[in-house]
Amino acid sequence: MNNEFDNKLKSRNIKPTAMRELVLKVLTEQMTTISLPELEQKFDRADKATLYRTLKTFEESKLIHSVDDGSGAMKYAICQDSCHCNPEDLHVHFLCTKCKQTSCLSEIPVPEINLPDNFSFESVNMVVKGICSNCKK
Amino acid sequence: MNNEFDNKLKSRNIKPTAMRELVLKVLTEQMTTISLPELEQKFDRADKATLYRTLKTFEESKLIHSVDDGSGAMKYAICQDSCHCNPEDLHVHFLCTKCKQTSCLSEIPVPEINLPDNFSFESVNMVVKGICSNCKK
DNA sequence: AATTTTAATGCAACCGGGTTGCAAAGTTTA
DNA sequence: TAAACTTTGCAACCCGGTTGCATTAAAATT
Repeated sequence: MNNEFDNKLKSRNIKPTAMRELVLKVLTEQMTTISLPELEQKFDRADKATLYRTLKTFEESKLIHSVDDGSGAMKYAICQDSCHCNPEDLHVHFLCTKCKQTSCLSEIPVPEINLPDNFSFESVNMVVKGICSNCKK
Repeated sequence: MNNEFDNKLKSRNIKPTAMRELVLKVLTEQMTTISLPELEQKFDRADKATLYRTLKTFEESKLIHSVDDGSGAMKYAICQDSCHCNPEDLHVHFLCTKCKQTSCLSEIPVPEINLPDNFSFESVNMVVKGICSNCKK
């Protein structure tokens, strides 16, 4: 096989198996973030453990990033091409309390925080809750 | 019984049972946030469901607030007297990746975010990860 | 191409935090 | 004191996440 997904996987040194291409396809077409259980439902018959490990692999390779939106299930989203998952790539996430969708606000970087003396920064998770524009209509 | 905990509970219209006073005592003495499983361990024999419901009661009464620090377990901390859990009372939380303690950075308010058009704000969760000053020594 | 080596998959089982139903015990009210 | 209501303790369950292990598939080697 030789398509955009295949190439994207290869370029990150991930072996492009059929399963991985399918998962990458779903993640790419997904407008909002998606959880492992939700991902499972996208397939007629797919193993949770395999999907779980696929997501882990993708995350390690910085193909996707994860957000803990407090819903109980970790959410995953495709990283933008320019993303290296460095502090400066971190953006705010938004959880709509109506449609329950969590989306990347990719244009909104997480504000810098001046930590107290002798605290060092590693990363940050910022999730805003409210009503999204779709649900407001 | 008639002590500070008792009074605090009464002032929030929470019936001051023995269990609730003990839990409030633990939460008050606790320097960092605490999870339900951790709270359970503070007692020789206490029922998880009771503690769970106690925390829920306290949270509804805004005696405590909860933080999802991504560790898998929700963390709870006493609210400051001045806190009404309004947006302006929200502060940043810090999870130390070394000692695994999550603490309130009560002095650091969560920065305001300019949401995209037609998004409305309800609340926000912001957790910074890094090394705390204690572990830095 | 056949064999060996390595990696990915599928299945089952498990873990841990959270949550609920329900009966027993404890409180409050009449 | 009796009736009404609340809290507690126990058990069971749910669900997301995670791991061990045998099977299958892919890659490397001969």
